[in-house]
Amino acid sequence: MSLAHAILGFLNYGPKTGYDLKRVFEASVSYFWNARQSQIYQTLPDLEKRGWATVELVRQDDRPNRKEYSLTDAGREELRHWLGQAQPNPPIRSPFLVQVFFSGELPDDEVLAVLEEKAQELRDVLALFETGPVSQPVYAEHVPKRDRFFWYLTLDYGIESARSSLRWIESAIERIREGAYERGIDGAITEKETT
Amino acid sequence: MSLAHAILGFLNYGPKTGYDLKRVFEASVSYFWNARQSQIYQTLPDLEKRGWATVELVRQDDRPNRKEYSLTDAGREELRHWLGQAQPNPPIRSPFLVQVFFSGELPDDEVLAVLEEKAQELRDVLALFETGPVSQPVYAEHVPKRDRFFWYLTLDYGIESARSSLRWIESAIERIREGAYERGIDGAITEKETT
DNA sequence: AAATTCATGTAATAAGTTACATGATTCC
DNA sequence: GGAATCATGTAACTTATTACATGAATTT
Repeated sequence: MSLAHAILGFLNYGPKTGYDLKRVFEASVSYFWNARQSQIYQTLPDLEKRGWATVELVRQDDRPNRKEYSLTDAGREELRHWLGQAQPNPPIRSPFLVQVFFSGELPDDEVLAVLEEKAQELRDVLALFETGPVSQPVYAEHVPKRDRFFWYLTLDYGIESARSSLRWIESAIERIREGAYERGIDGAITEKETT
Repeated sequence: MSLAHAILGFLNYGPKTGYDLKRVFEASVSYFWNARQSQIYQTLPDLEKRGWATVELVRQDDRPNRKEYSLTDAGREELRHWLGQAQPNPPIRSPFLVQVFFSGELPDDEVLAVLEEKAQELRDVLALFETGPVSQPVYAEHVPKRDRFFWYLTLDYGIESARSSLRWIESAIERIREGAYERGIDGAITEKETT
């Protein structure tokens, strides 16, 4: 259950409500971890039960009351422990790759349409990464330089992996247009690095 | 529910039992889609209910009886329809990137240990891709060249994305060793392509 | 007047994991 | 003798999604 740990990570920057957390997820880690509002609200009482956070009701007159969750020492310890252990990779599930895998069943034009659509998606994602809110994170102030460094590392990962996927799709499209599959598997395999 | 569609894709190469399917998943698409035995057995009756497959009991004396599922015309049609539509991206959930994101909380040596472990994992995956069973798929014979082309395309994707991730991790390790985070965010960002 | 923001939650369902259960044959 | 292969399934649980429900204040 790493959603709980992601929440601990954010609470470490200061007390937050379920509502705050939802916004903060969206503004920062949403491209590699996002959570539904309902899931966040379901997880918060659990953090309290485990002793990782405490709740405080903050009364407001003009707006709905807030329930602020704060990280406890036990919570911070749990976070550090979790961060220090390489997390196992969850099984990847890519419907898109399943689709490509079985695309022998489709005529060229239909496969190409799907690939073009995916390529465009990736270009849009890249444009967002380079200009959008993710590249100018303002969702927390007075954050140490070192913390920001790691934030940007993940952004960098997102950019690099999107670029890599796009290169792959574009080359796949080209190979299909050339009719590479008629020449056997060689047409599908990228040359190995000649080192 | 794309597990159902992945199964349809395999049934399209001939009738299979739950047991066959489990092996075939492992030997081919496991690095981008894998399913537990229990999940496959839970899904199969559903395919039948939807009219996408039929079952036939094959009695065996020396071994347990087999329940062979065959694709129906409706099933093939469903498969083609699914293949022709670009599938929406499921939300990515990467505990590893969450971990990196919050790694400001950890001292250098602990972060580096986690990154090194992940780098080694990627090197192992790459070695497997290049020599292992995935690169010599024998799990189906008499498969058209064009089908194999798409199989190899997905393998190629796996190799390229593993290489891309490894490059990223190695450069991250280097930047941390150099103390790049002291110089602000510039140390974390890959130079933009100078075009 | 309508939409958005702020703020909380619950219920039903779907998808996936873990663990259990059985039993013959064949390979080491 | 023990492990692996062949072959089926079910039950309990966890995780995540979809959809519903409420309501004041502010912005368009």
